[in-house]
Amino acid sequence: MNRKEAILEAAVSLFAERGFSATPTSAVARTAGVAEGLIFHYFKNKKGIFIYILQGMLDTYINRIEAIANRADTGLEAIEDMIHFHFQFSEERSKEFLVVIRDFPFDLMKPGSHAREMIADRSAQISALMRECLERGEKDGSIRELSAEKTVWILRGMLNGISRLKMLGALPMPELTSEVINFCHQGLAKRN
Amino acid sequence: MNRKEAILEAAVSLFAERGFSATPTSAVARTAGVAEGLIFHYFKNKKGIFIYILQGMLDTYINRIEAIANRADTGLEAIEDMIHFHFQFSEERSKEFLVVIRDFPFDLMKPGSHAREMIADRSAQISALMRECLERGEKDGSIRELSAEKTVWILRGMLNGISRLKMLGALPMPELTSEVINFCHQGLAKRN
Amino acid sequence: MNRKEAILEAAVSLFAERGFSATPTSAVARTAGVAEGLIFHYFKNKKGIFIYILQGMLDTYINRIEAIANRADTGLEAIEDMIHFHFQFSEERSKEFLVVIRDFPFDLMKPGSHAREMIADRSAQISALMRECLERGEKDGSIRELSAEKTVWILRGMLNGISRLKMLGALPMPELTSEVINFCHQGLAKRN
Amino acid sequence: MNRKEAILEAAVSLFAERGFSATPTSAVARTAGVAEGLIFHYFKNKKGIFIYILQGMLDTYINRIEAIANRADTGLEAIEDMIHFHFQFSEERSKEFLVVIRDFPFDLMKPGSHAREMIADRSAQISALMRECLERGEKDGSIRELSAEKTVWILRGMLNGISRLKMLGALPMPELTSEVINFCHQGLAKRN
DNA sequence: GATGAATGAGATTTCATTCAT
DNA sequence: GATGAATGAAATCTCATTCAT
Repeated sequence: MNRKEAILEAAVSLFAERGFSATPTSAVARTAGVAEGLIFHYFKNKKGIFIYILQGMLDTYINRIEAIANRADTGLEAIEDMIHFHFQFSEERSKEFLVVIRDFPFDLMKPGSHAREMIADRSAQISALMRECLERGEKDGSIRELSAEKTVWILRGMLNGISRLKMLGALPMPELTSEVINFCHQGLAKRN
Repeated sequence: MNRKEAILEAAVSLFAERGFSATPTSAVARTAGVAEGLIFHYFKNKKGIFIYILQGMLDTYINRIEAIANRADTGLEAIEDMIHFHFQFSEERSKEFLVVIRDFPFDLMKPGSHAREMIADRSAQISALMRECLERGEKDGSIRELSAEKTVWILRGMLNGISRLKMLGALPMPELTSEVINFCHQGLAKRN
Repeated sequence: MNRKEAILEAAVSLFAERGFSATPTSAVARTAGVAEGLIFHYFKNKKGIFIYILQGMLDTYINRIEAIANRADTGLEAIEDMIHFHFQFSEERSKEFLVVIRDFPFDLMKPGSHAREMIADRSAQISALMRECLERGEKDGSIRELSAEKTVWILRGMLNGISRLKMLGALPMPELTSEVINFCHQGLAKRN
Repeated sequence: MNRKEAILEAAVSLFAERGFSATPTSAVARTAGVAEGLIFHYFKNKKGIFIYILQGMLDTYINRIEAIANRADTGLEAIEDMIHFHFQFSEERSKEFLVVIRDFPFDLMKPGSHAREMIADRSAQISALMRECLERGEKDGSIRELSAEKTVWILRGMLNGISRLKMLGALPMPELTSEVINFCHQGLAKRN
């Protein structure tokens, strides 16, 4: 494992455990076994670590839901598979997911920042993929007529919101996946 | 306006504008026109301001959805009215709402803290109210058979998640309310 | 002695000894016997200390040369007295003078800064006072015809330049005052 | 252009623009298109670049005023030509001149350092050349009786001081050369 | 000669909080 | 209740310099 990876691994663990802003860069360096300066050599900023993690997550997320969209037989099935994947992914990569969804520093979004563009770009890709599935579903008859554009945001808001409640420890039950899929199925499916 | 209110008003404005952790207590004091020490006299510490705002929001929220539940003719209608209220409330009190939903400092939830209990208590009340509506809907035939307990969290996750996307400026459209109500209607309603 | 003065005194001594940028604020605080934070409470910046010292020096300098101008019998005498005062002042307040003339951080002059305006204002006052003396000398016959505006800058450049060489330890002789006065007398006086 | 020259060129530009201490070696390397380590290979340390530039300037300066001294008909003329040259040189090589005169790091002069000796040596040469001209002027009747040793420092202080004010942007007029020559002519010339 | 990853000391600054008045 | 001077811990980040390759 090279040093950059060591820093990343240490950062994810510590951020997940104590929170992003409660973790000093000195702790990251110590845990990774490198000099503190090296963090800034590779990531420029403390925030740079966060952005790097975030970008990796988003890119993987996009690749995976793209594959799902291609594989599914109908638009509705694609959406349902995506929901399934979302929660599975949040388990698989729970530490990164926790960090990203809980500690997102909103000032990352300040206009003109490089990070904002990166995020906006990835977000647009996700929205586009989901939207295509919804429209495909409308055509193939699996999904009722609706505003695809708006529905995308309902779904994304729902998935993120539920994940957030989970990460914050608000949910009393361990699993909500099939219930969510069912709820969305009802919400989206075309009636005959 | 007394000094406590002045502090609160200044805090809400500044937190909304710059974020909770990016706003020093000195700025709050300056804006409120009081000495910095007075903040600690009234609120014990900085987080105390946040908790005070949060508690006020939650109590109002609970009162309002309780009234809605009582007024509605069916369980489904109650839920729909609650959704409507949620987004209306997020506009009405947009600054407080923004602060609470965006800047929630997750270490507020550390086990054993007073704040955690306060929040858990209010959260339980909200869940209970929504659950009652769902169960009432199952009985009055407006809502299909479902797990009320789980559905509560789906709804809450969705509302919070969508509001969060809105506050972060991710939503390209101004209004999603009726679409959300429609989506939930489809997701919850009983078919004949 | 109050704490602000203690900080100032410590700063002047240390800056004079080691140089402005080679003196950490921690050393200033330690020497002054106060908490490091107090420096920033009073002066906002490390540079704030420098500016405060500089402003004090400039204001005293202006007051003194104004008094000299009023007291002198002729324009030429006024200028000569000013030169005399300049070197005397650089001895009297040698530590502050050293700091100000040697360590002047040129980025203080970045356009739009508050410090730049303060300095420009004081500098204009000094120039105006010297210029009036030169013009008065032209009228009263003690000074030859010359460009008062340009001559001001020659004199100021000379005084500052010589002081600077002195502070940097370049001068092999202790005293240059009377030679400078003589040189300027020759350079300025009207011949009959 | 070889790499050493590339480093030098980049350094002069950046130092002139941002100041010596505000320019990191990394920026110099990047601008020069070389690896950062190479700077230390050629110049030993950051100050080494400054010293190299300074030495080049001083040596050229000395050669030129030596030629001027040899060419001039009288001592006074030599001094006047030197003044003329000084300001012309400060325009010709304005970037290096700016760097050297504005950013001179006074700790270069710490006792025993190699740089101090180099500078002291060059400074002595300049002083000697000017002194010879003054003494020659006294003999050839172009210059009044005066202390040549002290007058050298008055002239050097004046030239450096005026150049410094110019570089710092304090001078409101572009040209002072002929006024300075005239002033010095009056200050030095013998009366009949 | 040339690279650039790696170091690590150190500096400024911020800020919640306390407490004497 | 009200003030604001004073604290001091802590955190991010910079940067000259080294050295293995």
